[in-house]
Amino acid sequence: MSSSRATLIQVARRAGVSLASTSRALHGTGASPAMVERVRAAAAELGYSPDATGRSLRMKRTFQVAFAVADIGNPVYVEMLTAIHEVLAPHGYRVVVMSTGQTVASTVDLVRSLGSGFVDGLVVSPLRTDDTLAEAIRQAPVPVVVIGRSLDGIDSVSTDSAAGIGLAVAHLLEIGRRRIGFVNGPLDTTPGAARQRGFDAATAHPGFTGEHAETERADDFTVTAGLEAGRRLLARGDLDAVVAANDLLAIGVVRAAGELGLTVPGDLAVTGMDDTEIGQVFRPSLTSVSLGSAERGRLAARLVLDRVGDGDGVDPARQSAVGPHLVVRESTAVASKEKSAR
Amino acid sequence: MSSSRATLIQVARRAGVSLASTSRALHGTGASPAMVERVRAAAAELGYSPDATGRSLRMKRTFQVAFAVADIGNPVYVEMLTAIHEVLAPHGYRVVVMSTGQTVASTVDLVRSLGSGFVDGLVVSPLRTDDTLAEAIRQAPVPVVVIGRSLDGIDSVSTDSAAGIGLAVAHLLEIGRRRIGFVNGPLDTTPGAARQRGFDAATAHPGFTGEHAETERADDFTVTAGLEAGRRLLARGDLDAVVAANDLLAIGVVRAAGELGLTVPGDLAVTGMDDTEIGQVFRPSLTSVSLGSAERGRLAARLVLDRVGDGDGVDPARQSAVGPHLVVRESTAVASKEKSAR
DNA sequence: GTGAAAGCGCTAACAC
DNA sequence: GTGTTAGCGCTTTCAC
Repeated sequence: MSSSRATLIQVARRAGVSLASTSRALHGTGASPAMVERVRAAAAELGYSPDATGRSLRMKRTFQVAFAVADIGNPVYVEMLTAIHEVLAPHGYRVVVMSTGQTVASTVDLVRSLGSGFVDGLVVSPLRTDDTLAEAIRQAPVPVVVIGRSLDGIDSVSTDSAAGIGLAVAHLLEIGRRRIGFVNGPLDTTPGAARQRGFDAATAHPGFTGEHAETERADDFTVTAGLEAGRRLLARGDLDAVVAANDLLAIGVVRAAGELGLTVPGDLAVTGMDDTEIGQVFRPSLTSVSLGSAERGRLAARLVLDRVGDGDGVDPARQSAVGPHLVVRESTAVASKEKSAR
Repeated sequence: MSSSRATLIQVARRAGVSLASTSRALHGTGASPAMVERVRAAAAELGYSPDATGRSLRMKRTFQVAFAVADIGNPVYVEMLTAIHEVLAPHGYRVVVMSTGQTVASTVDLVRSLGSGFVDGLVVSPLRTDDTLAEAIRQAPVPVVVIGRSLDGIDSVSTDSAAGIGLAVAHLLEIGRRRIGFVNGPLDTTPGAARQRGFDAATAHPGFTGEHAETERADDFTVTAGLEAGRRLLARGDLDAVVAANDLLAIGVVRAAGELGLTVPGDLAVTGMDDTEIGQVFRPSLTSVSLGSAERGRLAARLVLDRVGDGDGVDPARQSAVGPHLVVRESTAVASKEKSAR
């Protein structure tokens, strides 16, 4: 650390011109070349760099955007954060990481805290949503973009994870599996509810050529919870495939299968969701439904960027969506039970 | 979004008291109970929330701390970020995520940009360091804590990854391995250089009971680079163990071994470093040297918190350290070549 | 094209 | 204990 920094007024004095001219010269707005030259020199000599706080107070813009999720350690959210940062940084925006907490109430608090004006906008991906949260977001003093679920009058980036589960079920039927289990996470979360709908729809559909379908619910979207739920599910019935609601649960299911001496994909085919790196690296590598985490992050960042720019409140809410797609890997490979060494 | 927010002056008018009293009442500093009551009511009616920018300008504190790394997607940095956030948030500090870029020059730019005063402090974990960066950090207008390498006159949290590699080598010798390879990342990075030193020291040490030791260098600390380096290393010689400079490289090495029909740990024992979740989930689960990523994040956050609090520049630089420790898992299990199903 | 001056919202002297 | 006032650093009218 060192002595306190130079201010604009000092640069002005040093250059022997007015404060206003100094500001203009530094911004290149309506100043003569001579003036610009003079001010630049003075600024350089003093090692001047503009104060973000003074600027923010005057302009009523912080050049900051918040990204809030329940668990920033989750690979899906990390991908979103990275993508958001990549979009915003080149536009001069900083990214502030915040936590929604686990409950709707804490998420509402987070949204209300935007009233303190420390960011120009928010990208949030709430695990749980209700009317109070939707209303809080509509009343928020800065633009908010929701990743996860489209809500009336709110900018959002959604994906169809129900259809994604449908993709997984269809794939399993296609490779000849008939007795399909589903390991879901908590039903009171947005993704949990959607994925359950997807599984129920896919297996109740007239086109469902399977013989059996049943669900087991894990306490959380983690490997450990998936292992436990997988044990319960596999103990109950004679299945030849399991759809898991995300990659971590899928890994848990593969483990549970291993405990029973079942091979994957030989005895049991397993699919995940989110197409995470951890699923790609896992052996057997996971067939997974990509929900385009990075892409959703990018889109959300662009939406919020449009709003914070200037013309805000004019355009109606925009609902954006990213389609799911299946990535087939070893965990549902149709080949023989003997996995080739590649 | 809605109408613009209430200011302190409006609360003051509403309560029929002065601006100063309003501020004091809201902060609970030297105001009568009656005053507090009155002001609170007025604030509530107006839905007042204090403006962070005005506050920051006046107090010369932003209540923000930056965390900067080259790649926020790296699991190690994610753990640090999570830990830092957990320490700072309860103290009312927000965390701003920034990028150091890949080069020393871009990191220096980042440090210089702190002159804009948008954060009260910085926690940075640079991949590469030199004197210009060290000097820039010493001159920085806000407290900086470095995670990774201790530098003169700079607060830092380091770990001894060289000793960590020593732990891995010792473990391999202990389980009877004698011909040991090392897959390192780029040597011009702080971790790459340290880990090479560690391997060279461990294998040159008089206590080294092995017969052979050789190094192959990967282009990057990733799975793909590890796969390629692993292929080169295994093609060259007859090894019974490989030490990898991090978990991702280790996964690449296990893959390369698989391609050659080598079993892990039967034919080849493999160790990683960083003790990441991905290494724990991988099959075979990775024996890994933990460098306490979360703990380093926590310590760094506490250091920066001490500095931003108040008394700054008084205390000398503090060098803090977290010791490495080995976590043994399947990839070096001594048992038979047949891996038990648990 | 340049300068003078107002004022963003807040806290902290300083008087009373 | 309360009120008055200055001023943090900046951008932007407004006059010239």
